[in-house]
Amino acid sequence: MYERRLRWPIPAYVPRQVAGQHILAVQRRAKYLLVRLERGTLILHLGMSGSLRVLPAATPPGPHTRLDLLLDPGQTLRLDDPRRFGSLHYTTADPAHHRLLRALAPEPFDATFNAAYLFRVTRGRHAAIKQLLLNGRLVAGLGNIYAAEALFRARIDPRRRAGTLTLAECARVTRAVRAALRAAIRAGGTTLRDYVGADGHPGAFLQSLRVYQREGRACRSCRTPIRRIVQGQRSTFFCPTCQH
DNA sequence: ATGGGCACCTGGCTGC
DNA sequence: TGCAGCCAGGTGCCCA
Repeated sequence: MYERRLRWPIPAYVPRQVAGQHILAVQRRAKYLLVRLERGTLILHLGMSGSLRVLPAATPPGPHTRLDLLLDPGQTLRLDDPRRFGSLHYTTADPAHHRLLRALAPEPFDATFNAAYLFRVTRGRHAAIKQLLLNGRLVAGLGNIYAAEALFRARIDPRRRAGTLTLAECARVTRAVRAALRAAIRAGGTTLRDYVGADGHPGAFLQSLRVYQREGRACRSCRTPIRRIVQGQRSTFFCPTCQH
């Protein structure tokens, strides 16, 4: 452990508790990685800038290396996180009951994330649909890039009050969320600056973005300049012609 | 219950 | 070249 001060301090007992345990499986819930061990589970979040790599154990730590988990054959599972927005918890209980996970909504690829669901949970909601797509209690694990990309694919204006969406529009949104995520996953993710996957390679989805970070550039569908606005202190990009 | 805003942190880029 | 200001893949928490 090189630096415990992440979003929450890594508990000092974590290295001791984890030492010697086999990794049984690695799962995901929203943007949390769940590393299942024999007697417990590591709950890891990479924040905005975190990365996890398997490296030779002798690799010297970088300036932002926070933790090395030494693996068996001379390798290390290394957590780097420049901004320290990531987090690491360890629990011996069912991780689904952990305070960070227990209130999370369905996964986008879960069958329960469908038009009827989205319609129901948005009734009476005045917040903009874009902001609700970023709310993990409505949809799990959707981030700023793909919320914008999904709404473009669904042809929905990100400023629309969620409660005004029709059932048909909710169907478009749920399908568009999955389509955007599927396309991005296939491309290995979106590298804006320094993101690299577990293999150390950047993601190729930047080239396929339809609105995100394309302010002023022609809409790929109708050539109208893409607009950038700020919602909840986050950038939103959209086409004012295609999206209503 | 809901929505809005803040906080946490580092680093890269832009423009003066 | 230096420096201020702005921006960034997130999200829990506090307050009205």
